[in-house]
Amino acid sequence: MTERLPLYKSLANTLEQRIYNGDWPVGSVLPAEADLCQEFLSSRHTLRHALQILETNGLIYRRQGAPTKVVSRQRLRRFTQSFNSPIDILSYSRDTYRQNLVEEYIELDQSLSQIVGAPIGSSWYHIGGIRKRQQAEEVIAWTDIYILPQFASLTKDPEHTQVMVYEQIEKKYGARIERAEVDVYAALASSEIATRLNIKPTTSCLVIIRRYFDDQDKLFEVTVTHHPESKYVYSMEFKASSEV
Amino acid sequence: MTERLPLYKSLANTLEQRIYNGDWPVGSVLPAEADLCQEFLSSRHTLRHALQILETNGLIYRRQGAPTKVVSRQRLRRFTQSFNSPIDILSYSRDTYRQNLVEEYIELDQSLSQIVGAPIGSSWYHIGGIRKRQQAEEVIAWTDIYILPQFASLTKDPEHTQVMVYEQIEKKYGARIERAEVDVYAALASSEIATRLNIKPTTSCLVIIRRYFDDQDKLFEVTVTHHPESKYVYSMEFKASSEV
DNA sequence: AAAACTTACTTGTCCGTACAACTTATTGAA
DNA sequence: TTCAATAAGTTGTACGGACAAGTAAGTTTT
Repeated sequence: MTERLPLYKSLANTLEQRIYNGDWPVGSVLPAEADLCQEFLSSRHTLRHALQILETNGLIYRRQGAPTKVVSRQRLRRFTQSFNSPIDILSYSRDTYRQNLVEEYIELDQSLSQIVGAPIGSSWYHIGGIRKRQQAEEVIAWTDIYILPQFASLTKDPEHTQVMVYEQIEKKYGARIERAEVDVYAALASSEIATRLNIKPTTSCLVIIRRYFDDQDKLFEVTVTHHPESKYVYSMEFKASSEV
Repeated sequence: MTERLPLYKSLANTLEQRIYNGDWPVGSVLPAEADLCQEFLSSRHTLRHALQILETNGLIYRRQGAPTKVVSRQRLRRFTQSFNSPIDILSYSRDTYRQNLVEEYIELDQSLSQIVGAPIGSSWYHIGGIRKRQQAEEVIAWTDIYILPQFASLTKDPEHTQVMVYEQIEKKYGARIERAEVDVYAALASSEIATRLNIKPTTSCLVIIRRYFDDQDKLFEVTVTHHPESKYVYSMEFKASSEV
């Protein structure tokens, strides 16, 4: 029953327990690796393996040259969504396509600045269009896409409307999504959107704002989608991830 | 500009590239570590560090004693959300509380069965209530909670309305959330909910359905929340997981 | 007082070796 | 043929050492 644990796992457990007990409170630093090796009579290699587990579990923070800090008393619970491409959750299923109706350079006014999440007056390229199901001619959404002006040329690509914009940016410019914010709320359709979607202005919409950041944490694309009521369900699945 | 990569990272990149190129197709096995060490003139330790990166990126599968298999041509892109408790995304901020108005045993009819995601006729304990902000007396949502009948007794706990229900289940019964489904859509308020929330029946709501599964993948709690329009924004952040 | 330099310390990278644990194919016995 | 034992090969764990790179505090210089 009690299977024998490898030393590095046993060390990891011991260290985790000690942190939990408060031997090293959050904010304090751990003894140097050399000292811990001496205490546990282990090689530095083995100890580092244990520390790495604590690090990926979010208990400690390590920086070359600086002592290791305790940043959490408990293991983080981490929920994961995995995909081969982020399309599955951050966007739509493949059987839809976009039809551009508006393309323009803009500068953000106050209200747009709040929505996009970028400073007032900053320049963006705006693409507005409707999204339809491939088969039926059913309109399922109005989409506003805001991208940095230097990416504007990608709309000239013939396959542009078939492929997600961030995929095109990634392919042409190499900017990879490193982080994404997603906001979801319900709101009334503006008169403009009501017209575009051919619905009553009193209809309410599911509004989804997605902000994409690159590896420098620079915002490079924002999409705002209005789904008329009950035409669309935004689904997600979270899994508790295993401990390395 | 071209910062010098550590050898193990450089090795990881090389191996990843080769797999992508098809030098080792998916389903085939990699040469033994010893052979790769010889080819790359690296220590086994360094090579293993590189392989570990490929493994956590889902490119290869390693098993003690057996050769390393290639399982994917491309890096999975994995987005994670981390929390100390799942409250942050799966639920509300701490400054709200729930006020129960309905408590009853029910059996699911057809429409409820669809919403809850459990068979017609199955038995659940239903708690209905409104959620308010701690400070103001502002009502921000109507919540229906469905839990397995054997958990019904937890509503007798005096602190019941302050704590999230799944936390109570976890504490009292040890059922940990292993997986969660979240569906979000916009819909009109039903007359009952409109009355409870004191809003016009024509108002639209943000509806969030959360289904919690335990480690046996058994559904044990479902919450359905109706947020009146513009009272609530559901926010999430996704991070591309680092390559360890 | 402020900036630049030096130094001690800590973590990161990389090498080497040895043995344990496990898988798989081969061999031998029933 | 079937099953068990053996052996070869592979990955996992653990030890050791050495130097590089980075941090932070103290010291010197400006």
